[in-house]
Amino acid sequence: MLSTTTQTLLDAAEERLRLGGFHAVSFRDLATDLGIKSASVHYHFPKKADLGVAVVERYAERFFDDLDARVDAGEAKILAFIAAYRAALTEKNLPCLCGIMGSEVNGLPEPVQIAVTVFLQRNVDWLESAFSEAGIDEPRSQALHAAAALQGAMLMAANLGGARAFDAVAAEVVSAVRAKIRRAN
Amino acid sequence: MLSTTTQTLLDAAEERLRLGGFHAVSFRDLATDLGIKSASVHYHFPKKADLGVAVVERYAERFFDDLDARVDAGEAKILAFIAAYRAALTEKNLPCLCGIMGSEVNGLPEPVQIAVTVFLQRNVDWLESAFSEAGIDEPRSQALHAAAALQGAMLMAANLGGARAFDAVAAEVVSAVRAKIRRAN
DNA sequence: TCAACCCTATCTATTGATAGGCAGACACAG
DNA sequence: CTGTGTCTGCCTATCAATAGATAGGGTTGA
Repeated sequence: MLSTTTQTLLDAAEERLRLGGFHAVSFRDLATDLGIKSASVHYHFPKKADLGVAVVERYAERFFDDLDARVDAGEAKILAFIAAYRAALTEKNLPCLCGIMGSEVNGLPEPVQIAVTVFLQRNVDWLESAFSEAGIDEPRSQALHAAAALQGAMLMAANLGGARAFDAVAAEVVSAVRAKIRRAN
Repeated sequence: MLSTTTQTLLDAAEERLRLGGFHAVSFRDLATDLGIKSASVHYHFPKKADLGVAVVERYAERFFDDLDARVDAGEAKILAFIAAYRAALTEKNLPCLCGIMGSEVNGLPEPVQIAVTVFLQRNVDWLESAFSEAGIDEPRSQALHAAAALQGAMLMAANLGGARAFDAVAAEVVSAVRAKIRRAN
């Protein structure tokens, strides 16, 4: 079980990460956020890479838990996936953690890099399996497309029109999937 | 006219930027790349923000010049756009500068932030106008979708399957556009 | 002469990281 | 109940490395 401080630390780190990326997060800023000293942050996360990995893994877990819950609740898988992404964006009005970190992947400590790649890969795999179940042809391409479009949608949301931009893209993704389904029948 | 050193500096800065983002670029690294001292880099770009803006603006100019050339050569606009993105990616096997910087936009100096937003906005506008000319309905949404998908494709290319991943996404974008065209007729 | 270009030297801020200490909570032996 | 040891969580103090930035001086070529 994670201590309260550890969790609060992860919260603060995630927010700063999603705002400015990995290099924009400093132990001192986090310490200030919590009203403690930077040395105390090192107590919870010895190296910055440890912190990075922990944030990514918690984010991934939360995302897929939310996704599963939506599917269990009966949503169509692709719609559930889109909704989960939108929720991640809207929750704190911040872009996807792994979209951010995926962009700077070449500048990350290796363990963090791996955690990010794993998350993105898992997204694509999940979608591929969903499309495969739905009988759509070339599920891999379609999965890459959907994941890419939604990540890009977050980029657009952060830089241009906000959540509205995300929704416009999401609508097109749904439309593309429907077209694929029609063609498959 | 830009001096040789200035241009080489922009080259080095662009490469480092596209690898690790704005914060991963330092005056000292750039100086080392060119075999000069960091103080000399400040001679060409007094502040780091100046450098950032210059890199983005040169990148934008190059991109749209390339795009225009492709259109003049008779390529269909949407295909030309995709090809231009792919060329940007393949050229040095590096993701789009503005995809990277768009991700960390909240951590950038304001002038750089603006330059990035302008580039992304210009992309969407260009696509919207292209789709509009083609008689596609909801050209704005479609433009956002295409831009988002291609930016996302670069993210996937950088983190997962390389250029192949980009191509898979690009193919789906084309397919989505064709579906829209069919529906419009 | 003077402007372009690069240099040395230096400043201040910030960063990740470490060593070592201190207070409270808690368990356990006497 | 009491003393003892231990663990947790935070602290102070301090490094070395790296950052962006500036002042001022040398050199070269038009």
